[in-house]
Amino acid sequence: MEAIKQRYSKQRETILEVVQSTLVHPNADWIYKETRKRIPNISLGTVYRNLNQLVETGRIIKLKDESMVRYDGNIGHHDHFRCAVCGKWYDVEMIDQAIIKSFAEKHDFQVESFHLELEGTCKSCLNS
Amino acid sequence: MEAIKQRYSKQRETILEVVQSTLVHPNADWIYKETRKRIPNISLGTVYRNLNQLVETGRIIKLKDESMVRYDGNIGHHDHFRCAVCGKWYDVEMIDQAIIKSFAEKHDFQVESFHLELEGTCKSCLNS
DNA sequence: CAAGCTAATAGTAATAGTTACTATTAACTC
DNA sequence: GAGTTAATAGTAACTATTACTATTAGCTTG
Repeated sequence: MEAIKQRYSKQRETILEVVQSTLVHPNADWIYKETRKRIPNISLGTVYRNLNQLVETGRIIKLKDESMVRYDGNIGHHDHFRCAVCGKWYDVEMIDQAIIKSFAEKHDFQVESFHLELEGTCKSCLNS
Repeated sequence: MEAIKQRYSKQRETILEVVQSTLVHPNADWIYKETRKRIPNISLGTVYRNLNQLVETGRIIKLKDESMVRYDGNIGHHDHFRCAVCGKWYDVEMIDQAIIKSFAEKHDFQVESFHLELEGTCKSCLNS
């Protein structure tokens, strides 16, 4: 069980920058298209491979959308709200560690991570 | 915007019974195999179509696992704990309506549903 | 700082879960 | 019972993701 050697790669750093530069919670294809603006011949496989690595090393977060995976460059803890009308994902704050702690004590489960997802209608869709 | 006419079908009722009869939070393939024990020539497409309809009419719940969709026949509100070791999903109780209400008031979002997913190690995997 | 090792890449093929299509069957209406 | 059309079985197609392979390029070490 030794640490995986990880070399620097322009592709990986660019992908990370792309994910960190947006609030849209993009999927792999969006990230691919965006990264291609900077590295025109980057391969889609490279994008997927690096996104997985970035998740494994904790530099980005993985979200499950309807039929695909989305990514979030905001790795501080937060929850998500998905607007069912416009499909946008919002970062929100809601659950704190205290709630989780009391849960872990009640059950005999060891909680490593948790994710709250809310769905409904966002402010701007309510006003239109 | 009129209600969709929905005819009775043995296939759909059997699929519903299968989902309601288990706690394993099965995916489409499991449900297909299980339903085939009762209707040997049922088609996989029929299973998918009916699962989607059952979700739309609120008779079952849809969960997003790593790479596929899982279903839950328990439609009362509850949260989910996924064991990262054995992959099992557990129904748990944690969030109540009060937490959500205070959230909806803080932001100007209208919350229609929410889902808390915890991940970690379950009791039986901790003891082995 | 050049040689060697191998992680990472581009490009492509393959896979898995799911949806779409089509001719046929079977619930419901009158 | 005849007509209408939702639902079906079987199959093809689609989409997101992963696997494969020859080549490229970081990093290490002498």
